[in-house]
Amino acid sequence: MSATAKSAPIVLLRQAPDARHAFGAEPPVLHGAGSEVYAQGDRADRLFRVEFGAVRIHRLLADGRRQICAFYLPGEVFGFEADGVHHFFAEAVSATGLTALRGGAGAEAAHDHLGAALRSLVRAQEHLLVVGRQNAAERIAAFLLDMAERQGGLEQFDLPMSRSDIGDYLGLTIETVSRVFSKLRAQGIIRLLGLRSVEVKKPGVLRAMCE
Amino acid sequence: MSATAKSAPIVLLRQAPDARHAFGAEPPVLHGAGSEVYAQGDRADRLFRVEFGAVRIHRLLADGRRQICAFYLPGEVFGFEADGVHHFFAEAVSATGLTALRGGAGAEAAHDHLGAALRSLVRAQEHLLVVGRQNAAERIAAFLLDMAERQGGLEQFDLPMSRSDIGDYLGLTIETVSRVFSKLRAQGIIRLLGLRSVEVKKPGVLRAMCE
DNA sequence: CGAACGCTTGAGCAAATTCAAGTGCGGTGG
DNA sequence: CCACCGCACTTGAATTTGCTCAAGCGTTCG
Repeated sequence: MSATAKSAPIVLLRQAPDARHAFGAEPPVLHGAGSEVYAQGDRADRLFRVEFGAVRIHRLLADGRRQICAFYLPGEVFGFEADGVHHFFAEAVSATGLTALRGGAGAEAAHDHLGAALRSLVRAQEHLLVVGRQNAAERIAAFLLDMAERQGGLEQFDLPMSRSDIGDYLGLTIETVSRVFSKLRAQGIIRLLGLRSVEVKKPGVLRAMCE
Repeated sequence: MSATAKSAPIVLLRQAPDARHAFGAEPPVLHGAGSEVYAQGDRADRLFRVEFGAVRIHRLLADGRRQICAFYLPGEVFGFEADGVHHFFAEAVSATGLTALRGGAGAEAAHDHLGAALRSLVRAQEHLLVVGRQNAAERIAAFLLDMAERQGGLEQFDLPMSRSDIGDYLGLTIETVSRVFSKLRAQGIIRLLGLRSVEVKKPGVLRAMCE
């Protein structure tokens, strides 16, 4: 679908900004926009924490249709899979720094692993409700609120991903995404401060849209 | 939406048929069709294994729209949640026997818990692809193949749930579900041996439909 | 300056939903 | 045993929503 430049990851020169996480730290790695973090079928032997940027987890159908199952934003952990093999693709949405966490054998590591996996599971199931049962406007509203909340809850925040990514996340075409954005803007519910930056003027209205 | 008789669970008189699972076994509990296993907001302090019957995990929107996130069939484990609180409802689809597994502190229990959670996560994400990017016929095809595979891979198997449940699982109306079933039957791809029993005559065609 | 890319907007169309009757099966009671 | 009732499912017709196709806009980059 969208052409993605696959560049090799580059080890960042600076060290990890901090070591809040419990298990073994490796140096953060920079992934350019569109570069692949792992592919479906790859061995899954470690987790990643997003330091900056964003990651998309997705899968393709034979004819090119794509579903993005999840976005991971700074501070969030991804990379777990059953069977020790990845069932999805992970790509950097924009220039992204990742810290690899060795999924070691320690009980503490396993506990962190479990917590992160459970959070992802709840998120995936809630997303299923949005995609399965909400209309286009409701999906966009839920998406904007989620993005705002995950970036500190401020009324103004970034959308690191393209309209195409948003569409593939919400099960919509980019035209529909664009039309809903335009309508929300026309109604004064949001303001677009550039293509990748939004200000929510009426969060209450957005919240009401999601029921 | 669908009226569900909420009956209190009844402890089965006979003992668990076996104790294959690693952690503490309690006696199996019978839940009548439609009865609630747990509600959104309940404390999540243990896992359940389905012994017979089936369970649906779902959530409702304010106006009654429902999304079933997952079905659990015999042998499968459910009940994990982040934060120690359930984010969804669990109900018996039909008369169902459940074994409660205490989610103890043991490393072995944690490991089993993690494995079950990861399988559910992969399943939820794959379901997201179906609901987000496939049309009605493709969704039903994927559903039938999944059900067949999880019941031993035979060409003939049961659908423990109603058309309404299937619709709410796949993000379709019951009318659309019914129409697709009729079309598949008319094309000789499946045969309906009663409302809740199916025979797949052309699994290859079904598989091709999912791409 | 021109090309390319991502986004927006419009018009027509197709798929699935909504609304509205039917149909058939299982269970109950006469 | 059979008739009736209720419920889940099926089928049809009209409507709506979002998609497809197509054109235009604005920014960025060579």
